[in-house]
Amino acid sequence: MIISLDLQSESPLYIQLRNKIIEGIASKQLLPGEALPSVRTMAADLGVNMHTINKAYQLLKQDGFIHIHRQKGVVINPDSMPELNKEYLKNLTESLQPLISEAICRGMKVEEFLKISKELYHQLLTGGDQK
Amino acid sequence: MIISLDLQSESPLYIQLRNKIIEGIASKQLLPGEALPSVRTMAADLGVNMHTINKAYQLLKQDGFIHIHRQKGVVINPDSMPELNKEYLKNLTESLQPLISEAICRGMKVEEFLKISKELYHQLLTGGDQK
DNA sequence: TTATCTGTTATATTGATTGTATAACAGATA
DNA sequence: TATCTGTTATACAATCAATATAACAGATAA
Repeated sequence: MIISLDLQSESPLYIQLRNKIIEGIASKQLLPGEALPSVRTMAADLGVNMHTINKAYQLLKQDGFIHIHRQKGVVINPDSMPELNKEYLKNLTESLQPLISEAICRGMKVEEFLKISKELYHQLLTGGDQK
Repeated sequence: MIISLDLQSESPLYIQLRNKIIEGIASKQLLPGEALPSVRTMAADLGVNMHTINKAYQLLKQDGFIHIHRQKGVVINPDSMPELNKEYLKNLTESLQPLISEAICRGMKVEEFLKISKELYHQLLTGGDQK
């Protein structure tokens, strides 16, 4: 899976990386049990510092998306994915709230918002069908 | 309209304020032409610095949500709201992408995601019907 | 006229976040 | 033994978030 970071983006590099990997899992470009590059390799590939990669990996580990073995390396969680628990749902709602509020202000109808979300959902599921 | 900020939140105060005002417009708690407190008054009300308020107002002005007259003060844009233009739609998509990706990973079906969005949309429209 | 209100601008300071740069460590493996 | 893992510790620079004062121009109300 090819990953690139946007150095011009306002969102931090380690957040971008976290999201790209989650996106990879969602689209099955990254499969359960699949190995990820070591922090040093990934850092070299992306042209950023090792600690930036480590920060992203720690976030993913904390939520249960990946497993980290001190010697074996990093793999996509082979057994399960994090749950749809209350904390996550609260977080999701709080993230959606400002997006939907602004959409309403700009005159977007609920059907239009749902259409965009639905299309995005299916698009992410297949991920453009790249390897 | 009552506004409160969360000092513990990871999102900046001026972003929180921006979002609260947009939420107020969406729910019609803030109406076109309605005046907002001056930067100093709002700062005193919320217990934060004047410049924090000013930063939020500048963002809102830049997008066209409010008008600022150097002497008259700040009012909700009486004539129109910002459009559903390409730039905004691109921005919306980029914001939704990581949320939907994570939802997919956690096993949320598209129907469930759309249901949450739809309910949130209508909930924000009425805003709990407070003044 | 004077005092007070508006947004605006400038400057300085503090603290946290982001990202980089090195270095070292323990354990497994080739 | 050399090399690879993740981990940890420091240090540093740049940026961001937020505060603290202060001053200004213009409008308005006393």
